[in-house]
Amino acid sequence: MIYTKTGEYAIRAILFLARQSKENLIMSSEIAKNEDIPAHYLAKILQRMAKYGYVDSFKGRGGGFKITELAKKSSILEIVERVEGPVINLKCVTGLKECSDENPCPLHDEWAELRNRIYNLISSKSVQEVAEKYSETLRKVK
Amino acid sequence: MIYTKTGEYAIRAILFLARQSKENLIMSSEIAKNEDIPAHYLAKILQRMAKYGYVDSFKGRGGGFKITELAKKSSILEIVERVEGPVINLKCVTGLKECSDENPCPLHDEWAELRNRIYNLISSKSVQEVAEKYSETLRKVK
DNA sequence: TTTATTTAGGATAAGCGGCTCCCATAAGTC
DNA sequence: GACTTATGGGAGCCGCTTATCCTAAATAAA
Repeated sequence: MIYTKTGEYAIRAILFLARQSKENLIMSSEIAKNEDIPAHYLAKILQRMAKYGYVDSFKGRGGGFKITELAKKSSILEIVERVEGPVINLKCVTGLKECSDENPCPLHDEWAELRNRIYNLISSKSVQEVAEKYSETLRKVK
Repeated sequence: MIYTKTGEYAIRAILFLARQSKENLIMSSEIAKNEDIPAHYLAKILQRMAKYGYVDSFKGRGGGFKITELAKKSSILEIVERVEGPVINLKCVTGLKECSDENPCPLHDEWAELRNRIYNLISSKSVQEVAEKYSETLRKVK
């Protein structure tokens, strides 16, 4: 995986929230159940996301989380990087010491291209776009 | 990184050995120094690679390691996978629960293509090919 | 208003695996 | 026998993951 479980959980949670009908509050435990994420760990991740403004949280009976406009506009990469720090390791696939743009190892250029495309894949689309596309797919299957 | 440090060290060591003139024994400590790898850890990795037949080891004064024909013919991926287990996590970038070929998430197809290309990049060329290409590059720079 | 309930917030600790180092041992060479 | 090098076990560290427990806040019910 390109990012760690923490990042994966964050994405799954935010995409889950993005698919909910507007203004609907979802409990942390409900997300955990639906997405198969350890409840306590998810609670922490949601906490962090609340701090960064990606979700709004409401306590008390009937409380829960909902996605913010900021998160909807953000890319998957942005959110993951805030939650777990830098994501894509920029070193070349061979890990060779001397490898750089001026002094490329045999796989350097090809790897650089792939790296950029991965980067693009997870940074060019907004969470909302991805979520909408995903909902469509789910609808078709049903 | 796609694989862990252990795998990276293994590759750097095997490519270092592949660049040596024939029948030349290299001590573990020498590889460690040249490639900036923790000496004791590298020793362990070399041990494992010796077991798998990727390097031959010789004890005593003048001893050390040399690459085997098997390793020369093997791909980077093969070696790394033996040393550290399965490498590329096949899950999709979003990590969505329901994502599969029949029921793809929005990024599934694009990610699958990239994943295949990465796979190809590190599995299609033999260690020897990569090492030779690398030696050329080094020669040009000097 | 008081109490109970429900929910998030936050600290802490345990588990695990990758990484690193140290030390004793075995197997060679001189 | 002395030395050199790989082998192998084991301890410790660190970061990611997970679970536990307590507190604070908000709401509902009385």
